[in-house]
Formats: sequence, structure tokens, C-alpha cells
Amino acid sequence: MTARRESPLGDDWIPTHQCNTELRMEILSDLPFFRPLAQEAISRINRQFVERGYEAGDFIYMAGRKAQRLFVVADGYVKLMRHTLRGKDVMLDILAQGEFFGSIASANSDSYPETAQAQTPVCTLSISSSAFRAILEEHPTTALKVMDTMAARLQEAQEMVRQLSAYSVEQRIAHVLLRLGNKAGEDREMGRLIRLPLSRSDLASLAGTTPATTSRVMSAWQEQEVIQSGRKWIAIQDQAFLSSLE
Amino acid sequence: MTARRESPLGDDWIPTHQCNTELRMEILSDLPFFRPLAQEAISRINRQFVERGYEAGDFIYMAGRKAQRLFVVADGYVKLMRHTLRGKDVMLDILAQGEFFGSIASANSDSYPETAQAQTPVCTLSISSSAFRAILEEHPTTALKVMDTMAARLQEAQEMVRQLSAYSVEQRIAHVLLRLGNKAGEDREMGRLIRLPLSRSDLASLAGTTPATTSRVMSAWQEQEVIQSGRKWIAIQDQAFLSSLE
DNA sequence: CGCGATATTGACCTGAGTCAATATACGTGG
DNA sequence: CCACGTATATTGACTCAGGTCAATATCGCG
Repeated sequence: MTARRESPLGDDWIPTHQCNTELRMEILSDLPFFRPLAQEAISRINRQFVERGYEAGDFIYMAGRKAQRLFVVADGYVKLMRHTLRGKDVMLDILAQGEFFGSIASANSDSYPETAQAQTPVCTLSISSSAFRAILEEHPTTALKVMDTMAARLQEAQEMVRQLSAYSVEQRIAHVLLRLGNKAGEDREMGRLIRLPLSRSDLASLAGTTPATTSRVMSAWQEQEVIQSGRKWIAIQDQAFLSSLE
Repeated sequence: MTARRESPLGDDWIPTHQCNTELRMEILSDLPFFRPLAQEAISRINRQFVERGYEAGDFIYMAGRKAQRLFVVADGYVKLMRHTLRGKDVMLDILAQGEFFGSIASANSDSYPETAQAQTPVCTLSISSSAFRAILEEHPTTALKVMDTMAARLQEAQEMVRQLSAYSVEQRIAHVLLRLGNKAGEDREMGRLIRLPLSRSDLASLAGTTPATTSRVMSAWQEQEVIQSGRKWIAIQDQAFLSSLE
């Protein structure tokens, strides 16, 4: 029934398991919270970060483990998940370059409440929580920036709560696609292309539903030419339509 | 059918629309993030806070308004809500003495994303966001403490997301009651008493369900002597049972 | 004591979950 | 570069938790 579609994935998918060393400074100084610092301070901070590459699917840390490091995504995409007893995972977020995760507060719960897994090949920079706290004590404006980011994340989580409480599955999937589009989309002739290997099951767990339902909703949208998708990509053709659902 | 129950509400319900002025210092210096500061610093900070009383039901601020103040609950309970188009509110949290709300970050979104309403008579202390940020720049350890609190809130919101995605209504209501018990419960012979005027509709919006369903679930639990409740109080008799549902 | 707001309960309905059979996309090796 | 095999996606049939609507009962206030 569905017409043959050309995959828009080029062969310019360069897995970067290893961070390009020259990029480290660039990435760190581009972080919203380090940006205002002097180059010299950043290079001192840079020395405290450790880099590490992961294959797609590798676990960066697991829920319940001792939480003692803060990570920054240098390249690739990382997914954060919570598990439930009966193996039903909930994906909380998917993080792109420049976003941080892991433990800031060595204080409160000293174990990671979520699992972090590489969704694509990933390179991270990481630092011990205590070293990071020392940096924040030394640079109060940086601490304020970090707080701003956390406030934004909290808003987003609360927005998710609202959606799960009050919106239909269709509305939630629309919201997830729009959000992914903003985070990882590239504008092309065919619409906004999201080049991420997200299975129906991944999307389902982001939207709080099941793979089968996700598939049904997305098939209907393909019929209506709202979106197009393959197994490792999604293109949003009619953004306005998705936005209008909310 | 239900046996006549004695209300456990004494007449010691003292509405404190106005903060007791002597309590201000005590409340502020008891805040987890000011606690380590010298008495002298706290008293300087104290002078920057403004106090204000509200009747139950009063709005402290509404979603969408310009966000420029940070509030601390000095007395009473405050509920935070998000609204949806079709008037279906979602209660994000209910805050007790010593918890803060409002805007920390003057930076990102400059309007409140949620509405804050007095659930009981309430007294707040508030400060402009920018003054608060100035305090944080001056006292970096305080900033770290605030970050810890924010991290804990974020965890809680993400936990809520997980529950809404993966748990049944019954499990979620159990969780809400347990959480309220921890936050506002007093241990009595009858069990843990929550003396808060929460309607079925309030509970429903905390658990992401409807008043009718909440009523059904709670009626069943009353039959089984797991809880008891009146219109302005709930007592948890069998905490273990509720915990076991998760 | 009586009234209005809130809660309870029943009857009914439907969105979305489950399970399972089939089809399709993409990576691999020939 | 094509063909094949496997993991993933699609789709249908069925079920049911929980939503909706509405009638009735209760609480606690004035």
C-alpha cells in the first residue's frame, strides 16, 4: 500500500566513538554555563574532564548505581530511561550535543535514579560531581546558569506530566515528534528530517504508550501525508497539523 | 452504609493569614539552603523578603503572568497547577512550610508556567528573582543547596512521569496518599492523619485521573479499612497495604 | 435545620492496550 | 549489487480499565 520511499539517510553518518580532541575545548566553551568564562578558566576546567566513547546501545550508567559523575554529551545522542518492575521502560528524554546528565548533587540521593544509554555512537565528557561542585563554588554565575537549565528541565518534565494526565495518545505523539524535530531536526525539502534510530518502541516509551498504538497513529499520519518515516528516520511534512492537535 | 465517623479535626486549626513576625527569621534560617549561613547574613537577607497573607482559594500568581518573584511558604499549603485548554487542571504538587516556588531563573521563560493557589490560609515570604540571584552569587554554597533541591524536584517530576506512563490509577492514588502522608501527615492512634482540605477532585488531579474514579478507589479502601476519610482529612490506617501496591 | 457543595454509585461507552499473524525495511554475506 | 534473513513494523480482532454522565446521598456550614 505504501509507495516505495527513498531513504534520506546519506552515508555521511560518521560514528564518533572517540571525541576529536580539538573539539573538546570548543564543546566545553559552547556550553551555556561555561560560555561567559575566560578562555583560561575554561582550559583549566577542560583538564578535569575525561572523555569516553560508547557504541550505540552501550550503557553509560544504570539506575541504582552509585552516582558520582556528571556527563556532557560531546557527540551523538543519549537516552535517559526509568525502569518499572515489569520491564516496561519509560524514556524520560533524549539528549543531544551540549546537554548534561548524571549527578550534579552529590548530596541527596547518591544513586542514579535513571539509566543512561547511548542511542547512537556517543562521545561523552565527564567530571566527578565533587569537582564540578568545586567549579560552581568558584564561579557563581556558572551555578546560576546551571540552575536555569535545571529549571527548564523541570518545566519540561512538568509539561510531560500535564500531557500524560490530560492529553490523548495522538496528541502526545504529536508533541514528541515536534520536540524531537526541534532538538534534532534538519530542515530539508521533504520537511523537517529527524535522523535518529528511534524504533516505534522508543517513540512509544517517550509518549507513554505502546508500540502498536504508535504504529497505528503514525500510519494514519503517513496516509494523510503529515509525516514520512523509515526505521531510522522520520520526516515531518506538515508541522502545522501536528501543532494544531494540541 | 458507611458507619458514622467522628471528624478528627480539632478546633486547633489556626488560620495564619499573617505571618508571625518573630517566625520569619526562624523560617528563613531553617530553609535548607540558608541554614549554613551566619546569623548576620540571614538577617540581612531577611530584610529583603516581603511577607503576605492569602485566604484559602486566593491565587498567588497565575500561569502566564510575568515571573519575577520567588516565594517561600511560611505557613499553610500552596498548590501548583497547570491548566489545559478544556479546563482540565493538573495539580503538579502541593507545597508545605519551607518549600519554595515561583521564579528562580529570571533568565529563561519569563512567565510563570503554572498557577499557584492557596489551598489553606497561607502566608508567604517573597523576594524578587534578581535579588535572590544576587544572594546566590554572593553565597555559592547556598546556590549548590538550591540546586540540590531542584534536582530532587526534577526527580520527583520524572517519577510522576513514570507512574503516569506505567502504573494503574489505583497505584497512582496510593502513591499520592503516601506522599501526602509524608509531607503533611501527623501520626495518631487512628493512623497517619492528613489534615488538608483536599477534595476528590484535587486528589484526582494529583493522580491524573477523575473524581469519580478516585471516589470509587477510596470507597473500596474504606471498606477494607485501609484508609478513612472525611471532606477535609484523610487517615491512612494501613500504610503497608498502600506501599505494597507499587 | 436546611441548603448548597461535594461525594458516591450505577450504567454505559470508548480509547487504547494485548496478542498474534503478516508484511516490510535494512544489514549482511554471497 | 542483489538476495536473503532477521529484527522491526503493521494491522486486525478482541478486551477491559477507566472515563463519562447522571441520579442520589452525604457532609458540614451558616
